[in-house]
Amino acid sequence: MENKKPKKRQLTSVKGMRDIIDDQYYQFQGFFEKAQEIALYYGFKPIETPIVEHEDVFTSSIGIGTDIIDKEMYTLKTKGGDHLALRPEHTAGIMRSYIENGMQALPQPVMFYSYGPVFRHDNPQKGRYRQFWQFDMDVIGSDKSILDALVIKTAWTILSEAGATNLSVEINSIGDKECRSGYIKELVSYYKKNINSLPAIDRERLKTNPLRILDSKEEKTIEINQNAPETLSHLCPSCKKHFKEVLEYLEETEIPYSINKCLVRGLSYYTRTVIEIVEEDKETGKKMTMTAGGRYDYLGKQLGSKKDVAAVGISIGVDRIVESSWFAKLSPRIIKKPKIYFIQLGFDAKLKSLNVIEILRKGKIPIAQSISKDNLGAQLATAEKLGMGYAIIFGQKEALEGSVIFRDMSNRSQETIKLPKLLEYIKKIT
RNA sequence: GUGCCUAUAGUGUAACGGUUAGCACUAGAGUUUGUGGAACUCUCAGUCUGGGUUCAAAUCCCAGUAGGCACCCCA
Repeated sequence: MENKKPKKRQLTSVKGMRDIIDDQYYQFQGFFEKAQEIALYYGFKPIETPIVEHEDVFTSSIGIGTDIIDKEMYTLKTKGGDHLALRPEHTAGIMRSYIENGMQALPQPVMFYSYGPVFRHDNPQKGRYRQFWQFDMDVIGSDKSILDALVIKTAWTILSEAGATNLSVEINSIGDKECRSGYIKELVSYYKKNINSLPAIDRERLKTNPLRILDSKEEKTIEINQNAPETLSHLCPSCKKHFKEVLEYLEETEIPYSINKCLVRGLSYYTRTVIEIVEEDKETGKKMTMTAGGRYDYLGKQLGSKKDVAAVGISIGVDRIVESSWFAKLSPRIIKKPKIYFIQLGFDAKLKSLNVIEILRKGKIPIAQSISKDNLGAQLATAEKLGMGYAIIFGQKEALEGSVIFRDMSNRSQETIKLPKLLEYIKKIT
């Protein structure tokens, strides 16, 4: 083996992907725990689908012609020749699982929550990464309007419990196959009438995805959109009824909503209800979308179900929440922050120190330590630096007689405790 | 994919195109015989990568890469 390395290259994480360490990790876990708990109360059950799926699962559901598929999906070809993709969202995989596992046979609807990393190959910026985390909820197997409201309410509750205080729901309906095609025709002809004042970028969209012109940020287009035909006034009677019911449920739960006539979704599987929950920053007034979702009654069939499978779902962007100034810093329940610092001194003590730590572990007493050090002063100084309330000092003498010194860092008082009495003593003191 | 800004030890910073790239913190080792935020000594460690201009580049130019911000899009 020739070692002809010209220069060693610094290995780094992949662009847009990052390490999540210590406190930040706990914040993610804390959020997930809280979100799960709330989802369980509302009747959701857990599901975890693979991070990698056949590429078709996403191309046939999210839709070719959307940016997510055309530009942002991580695809790979295996040595066996399979075309796979890292999931860019949770919903398609969950629907695939529903169909594959014959969940139509279960009492409907089935309600799932799922969380974990998803991947999109996009340029990173604030609150946006190539690997990011979503908490996702889906209600599959029913088209009842109360389920739209349920999903919104659950997501709303999760965001509130995570510390958000300026939330609002933006909602719209984009109709179903009965009414949508007629509406789109009318919309397209409206834009064609105004084609001369339409910015180039939106002329392009007219060909690929005319609905998206509605939420264009071009000034000219916003002006034109003032008089564009509205999706709501073109809904067929059943869609209209469905939408009206959803709003009634929201009113009853006292969730403030506003109808956003220009709200459309980038994914092509959506039907009827589309939703975003936004948080407005108190200082800057900037609105940040924390959560988005909607109804997707045709997705099941696109993924190979023989019958239509009505469903509604919502995804919460966790990275943005955890990074927000208002985030409640939920910490996971399993984590106990150590209050006691373990100090050992001398060879015999060092030998036995792992046994003492194990006694404490069995008694569910978390500790911090630096057993690699020898010097008492240095260890005490570290305990002080870490803000520990107590120290256990285990020295030569203590090792011989099977005891420890228990020291209160605040007033420097200390007491010698026999090892068998230690747990009892600590529980009394702390 | 596009545009603008940025890049010096682990972190924060300094160096008119001209000595051996300086300082602080952090980290590690040690000293003070088993009791506190300390002191002292020592050590590790840097100009993102690749080209170019120049007698001379951390410094100027180009490209790449990464980061930030915005756009596209989206959570």
